[in-house]
Amino acid sequence: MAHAPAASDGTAIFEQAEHDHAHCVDQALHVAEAICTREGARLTPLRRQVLELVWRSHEPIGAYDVLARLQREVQTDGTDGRPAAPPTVYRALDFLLKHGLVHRIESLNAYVGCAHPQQDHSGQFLICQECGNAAEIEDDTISKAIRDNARRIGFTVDRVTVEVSGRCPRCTGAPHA
Amino acid sequence: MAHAPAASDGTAIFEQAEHDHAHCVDQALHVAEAICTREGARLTPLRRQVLELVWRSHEPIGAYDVLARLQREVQTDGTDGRPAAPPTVYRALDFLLKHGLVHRIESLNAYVGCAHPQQDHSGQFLICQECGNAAEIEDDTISKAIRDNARRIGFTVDRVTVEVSGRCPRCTGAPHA
DNA sequence: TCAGGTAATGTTATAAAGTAACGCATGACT
DNA sequence: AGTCATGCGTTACTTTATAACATTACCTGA
Repeated sequence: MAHAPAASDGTAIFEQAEHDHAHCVDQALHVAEAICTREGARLTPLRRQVLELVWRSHEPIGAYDVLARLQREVQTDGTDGRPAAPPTVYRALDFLLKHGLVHRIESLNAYVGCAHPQQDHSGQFLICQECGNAAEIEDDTISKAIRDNARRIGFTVDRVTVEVSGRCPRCTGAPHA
Repeated sequence: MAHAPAASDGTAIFEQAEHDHAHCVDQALHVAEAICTREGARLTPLRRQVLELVWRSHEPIGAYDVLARLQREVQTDGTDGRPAAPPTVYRALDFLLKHGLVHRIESLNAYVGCAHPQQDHSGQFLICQECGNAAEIEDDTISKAIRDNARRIGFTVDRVTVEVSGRCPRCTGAPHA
């Protein structure tokens, strides 16, 4: 599923509904730290917390949902609940987007943790309409086909959005090759 | 460009900035009539007018812009200016979307007339960040790559969104092969 | 031709998503 | 210590979209 350990061949992407997600989150946070350090960017407590909230969600999460959870974070951990307002969240998300730590799903107005933050890429997503999960794939054939087409026309590519809605194998019950 | 006569090889898509767009619009409306008749759908005056407004715009147009123009349509033609409210426009757009007469560009929250309403397809778009034009392409290699990937994972595809932002050849000044 | 249903549109109100603008705080560098 | 940039708080607002209900238009069979 969305945040299963990266499997770039796509095979097991929608498989483990019940994996240890906390572990994924931790790992993602560590990688994020590393990336920010490398890039001289500041992963502040707030940004870190937003990233964590995005990752914790099993499905793409909207900015206002992040906001709501951010405000509730008092009880849970030590972080005192923030008196956050929308700009707070949007700024954090913008930061995370800029550094490739999250992706935005345009067709859902929602955000997901990036599964391969190491590489520079625009995400490609398979989004299940039933369970809501979004699997990030990275298919070179798709990317290449798009780049080729653009080049033929003389179009300079900046950002590529590929979002496929449908049913994941778990939800169709269909076996997959 | 966006509404140039369909060129599915993509070649001349961004070429004619100053073509006779009125002609495109007319043609699109005729085709739309035909399609609706064939499908037993009612292309009411309102829907027709919304479709026309979308087509008249050289760039993807937002629902609220359509609304504004709809309200101004008094002076222009005989159609008395409608006291339209948002739902009016959104309903018309939904109808047009359902029948494949327009596409929605998710990354812009905007709509464009469909260049090949005959065929069933989700659109693929090259969107110029400078001039705002959106060229609809239909590249089988891209579609196929996406379908193949989905099939491999066992994912049932419903709708595919491909949106490429960048610079069109006119705006880069770059020649194209 | 008119009763009754269905589809389309009008109308009001509100929800959801996103941003502008300004000011304070923090901490990084001189 | 001073100052400068960055991050965040806060207020207010814009833009985009929809829910819910009223009304009208249109079609169909008695």
